[in-house]
Amino acid sequence: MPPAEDRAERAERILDAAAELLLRAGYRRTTIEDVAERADVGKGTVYLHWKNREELFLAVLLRESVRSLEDLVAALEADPLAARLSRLTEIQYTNVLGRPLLRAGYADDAGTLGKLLPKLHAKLDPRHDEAFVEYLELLAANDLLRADRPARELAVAYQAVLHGFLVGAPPPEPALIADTVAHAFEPAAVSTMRLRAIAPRVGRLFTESVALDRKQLERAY
Amino acid sequence: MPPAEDRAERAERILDAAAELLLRAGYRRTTIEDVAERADVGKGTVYLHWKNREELFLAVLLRESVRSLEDLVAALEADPLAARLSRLTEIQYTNVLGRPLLRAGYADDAGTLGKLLPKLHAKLDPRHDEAFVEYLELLAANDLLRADRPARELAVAYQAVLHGFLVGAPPPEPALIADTVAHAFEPAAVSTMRLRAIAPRVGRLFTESVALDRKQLERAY
DNA sequence: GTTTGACCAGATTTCGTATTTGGTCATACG
DNA sequence: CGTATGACCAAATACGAAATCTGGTCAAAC
Repeated sequence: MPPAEDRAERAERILDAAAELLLRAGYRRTTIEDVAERADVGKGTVYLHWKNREELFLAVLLRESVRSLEDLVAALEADPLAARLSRLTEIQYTNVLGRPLLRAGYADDAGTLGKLLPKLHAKLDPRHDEAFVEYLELLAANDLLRADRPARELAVAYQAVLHGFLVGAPPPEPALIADTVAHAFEPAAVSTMRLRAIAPRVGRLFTESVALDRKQLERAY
Repeated sequence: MPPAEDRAERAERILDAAAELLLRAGYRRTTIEDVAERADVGKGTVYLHWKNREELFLAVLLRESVRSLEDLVAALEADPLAARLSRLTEIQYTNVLGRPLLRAGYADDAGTLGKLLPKLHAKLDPRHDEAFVEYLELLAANDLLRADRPARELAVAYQAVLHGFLVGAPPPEPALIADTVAHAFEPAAVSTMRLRAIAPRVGRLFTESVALDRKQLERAY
């Protein structure tokens, strides 16, 4: 009934409910009716926003991913030195560890996400990977990354490192991955000046990457 | 009936059969009878060697692990420079990738190993981890490892990196992990002389570590 | 003394039934 | 009229009892 404005609010409420239940009971055991009840809407209303169950829960994860990248961009604006690979990694690592749903996604926690996992990766990876490689190339062009290997190759190694740290139980300290990444992928000397110079562009890069995701989310609103 | 000599041979045959079936059908679907038939012995005979199903299959993995470490020690004897962390990692990484059962173990392939996985880690990790930390400390004492962090901490980071590479699909090139490890954990300059000096001790270290495993295996022979 | 396979209790699978649930849409409502 | 809803249905899932299989033992065979 309330016009466009409250529609988004309702969508958020449904996503909140879905997120809460997803985390507590897992994908397999969370029904649309549970979600609808918790969000205080009828079951049919959920389908006014998403075309099926899978899309709804993917939206939950997409929103979480968007939020985490928004945090990252904010950190980047607050401190240009966060554009440095090791620092950015530490921020994002901490960020993901603090968001159980994302952590489940990265750590392949099938218990929580069940059959969502494959679909999720199919939906998110390609674009973010691309943006990440661009980021690495930007770093490389400014002597802020090892130059003796192509960025795309370093990206593969980097993903392996990140993944390895995220699945660790208990996850190692953020400082340890920052340190490891610094040594593994950064040149001996990192120019603070150049870092400051590229920080805005890095911020924009991630902002653009996240814009696509956000647009996809808003389709439901 | 044939005396002690052929007992070991029979045990090997049973382990061969179990390994083959484990790889083809997975732990859950491989029965003791299948194994016995394939090894051409009666079911009861299997229990003359191992006290239950789980022990049998753990022995399969233990043998595989022993073999891989034997390969490593051999490589170390053939080339002292293999004592270097990055080189040793490359060798062992390649080795593991070439042994599907170990690969399944490291990559937490529950489809193949099923409920064996937790038991396996409980059985193997502690000792090997200990030996590995000793190895790192030996490196550190000879300026062959970064000295700005305790070896035990570097070990955590190292395991994360190794794990990350092993679960990658497809697994990255061995050269890439060697390179990553070299930058992440080795000092800027690695002395070939010192490497040659410690290589025998490194070999001995791993030999001793594997001796315990082998002894445990021989109990069944 | 060694090996074996028949044997059995307990675990696992099967398969038909009962229940639940994703998704639709005619109706109610504002 | 346009929006929200929950009764409704087919399909999926959960359940449970019966049938089958399997780990482990041990008396008999060798």
